[in-house]
Amino acid sequence: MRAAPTILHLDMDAFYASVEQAAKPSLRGKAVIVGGLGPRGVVATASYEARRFGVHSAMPTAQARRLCPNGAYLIPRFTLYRAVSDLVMARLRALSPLVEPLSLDEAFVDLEAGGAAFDAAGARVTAERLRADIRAATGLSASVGLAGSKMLAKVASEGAKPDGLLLIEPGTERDLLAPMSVRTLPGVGPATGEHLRRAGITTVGELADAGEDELVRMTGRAHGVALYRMALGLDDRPVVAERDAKSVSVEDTFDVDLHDRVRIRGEVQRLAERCVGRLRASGHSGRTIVLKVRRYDFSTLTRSETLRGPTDDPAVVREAAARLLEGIDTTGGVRLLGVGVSGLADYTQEDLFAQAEAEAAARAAARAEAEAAAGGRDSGVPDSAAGAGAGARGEDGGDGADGGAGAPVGAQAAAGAGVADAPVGDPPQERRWPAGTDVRHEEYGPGWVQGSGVGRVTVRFEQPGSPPGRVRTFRMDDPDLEPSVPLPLVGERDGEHAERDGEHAKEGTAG
DNA sequence: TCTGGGGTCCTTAACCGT
DNA sequence: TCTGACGGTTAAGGACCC
Repeated sequence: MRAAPTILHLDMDAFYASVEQAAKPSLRGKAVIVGGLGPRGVVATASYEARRFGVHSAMPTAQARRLCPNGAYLIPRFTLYRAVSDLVMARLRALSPLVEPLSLDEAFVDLEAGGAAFDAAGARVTAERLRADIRAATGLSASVGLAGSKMLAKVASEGAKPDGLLLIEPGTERDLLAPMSVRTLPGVGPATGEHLRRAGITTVGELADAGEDELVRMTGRAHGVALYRMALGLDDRPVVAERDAKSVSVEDTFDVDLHDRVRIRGEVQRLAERCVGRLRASGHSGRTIVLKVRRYDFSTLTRSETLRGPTDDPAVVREAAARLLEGIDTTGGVRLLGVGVSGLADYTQEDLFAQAEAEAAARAAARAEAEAAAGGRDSGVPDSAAGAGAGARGEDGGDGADGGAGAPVGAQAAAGAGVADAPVGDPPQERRWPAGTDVRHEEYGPGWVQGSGVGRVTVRFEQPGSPPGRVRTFRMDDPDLEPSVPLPLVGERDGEHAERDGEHAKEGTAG
């Protein structure tokens, strides 16, 4: 019994970079790199033009700049990507109720469940129409894989890129997979790949020949079984529409390692606040607080603490995070800090009151107990620390705040600011203009920041529907220049029909 | 100028209770 | 009462994904 190829995997091509190219006409056909622009940034997405220089995602931005010095380097604008993603996902949901988003730019769709296709021919027609639809609604190209299972559909869309469609006919999958690298299988990353390679296994065919027992022995129970099944092309995981979040976390990598313990504590408090903000926004509370510390040498520690019940009280999370930090040695410096909450529960108002009370009571009890037991237990607490001469070298400026990814431009500003002991009396605020920021000029209209430095900011005046625009330079404090919100990729005029009803627009522009 | 940020899942070990 | 098997929970770390 073999399944019809009605599982669809959709993958938007070089998504973030393509959105930026659509939004900024002068970048079309050019190398565009979206990612962190700070000294420790990495590439999130590179346009196909940039990939030709060897630039790829997860590569340090500094290295990308060496390979592709003339590329356009932009910070990610998640609000815009999410808006575009919503348009795409809406198209998918019009095909079937069973849509499983994997990220902003990827999703599985069970076409059969939605009655959108029951066989290979139908699936092809539906998929081509979908691609045309997405292009009409967003101006972007998508690649689609069709197969009888999720795993194969994903392999197919990978093979279809860019801007293509690939259907794996039932019955051909084993032969198709056999010569492929083990790394093409989802779940086989650098570590497992290397592990297998040392055992002489580099292709999927060799994986299948190794046998289940051998793979389990090499990679562990769960992984081994899954690997063996995938190697045979077997995968019966269903497409699941809603999956609830299991954890919420925030983390920051600092441009310069943090040494000052006071500063570190302060950052942890900030992160805890941000984390709770997210937690609440998602309508959850959580029971386990996790602190993450990446040290100067990239070694990563996590410490966690499970409360008696779920909370979404910032004070509770802050205190837990602070306690966890006290158990960690940060001498040598810290490059990243993170705070997370897991063990999520649905948020309800009553719970919160009860929870806050219970928590307060528990803390009071714990304190009382500790006091009673005074002197006893742990001698290990290094509350000395002072010896390190923290005061000596005043943590030179440094600051992080590379304009935190999703935040609306400008909202940030205050964040880093600090000379170590800044007594919170804000310094005169300087506007920041990270590359890629949307702006509007009183006289010249909408544009985007191409670059800034030494008191100047360079803006290119163009927008999604326009021809490539002109560049002008202004003083950073030019009052006529202000940050603005992203404009829709497909303008009201030519896009509204595609936006409102799900009707497929005619132009294919099939390339 | 080495190596982001937000997740998921798995493994191992310790510990607790039955 | 001691011992062992076993399951559940917690904690820590790692691999992987986009």
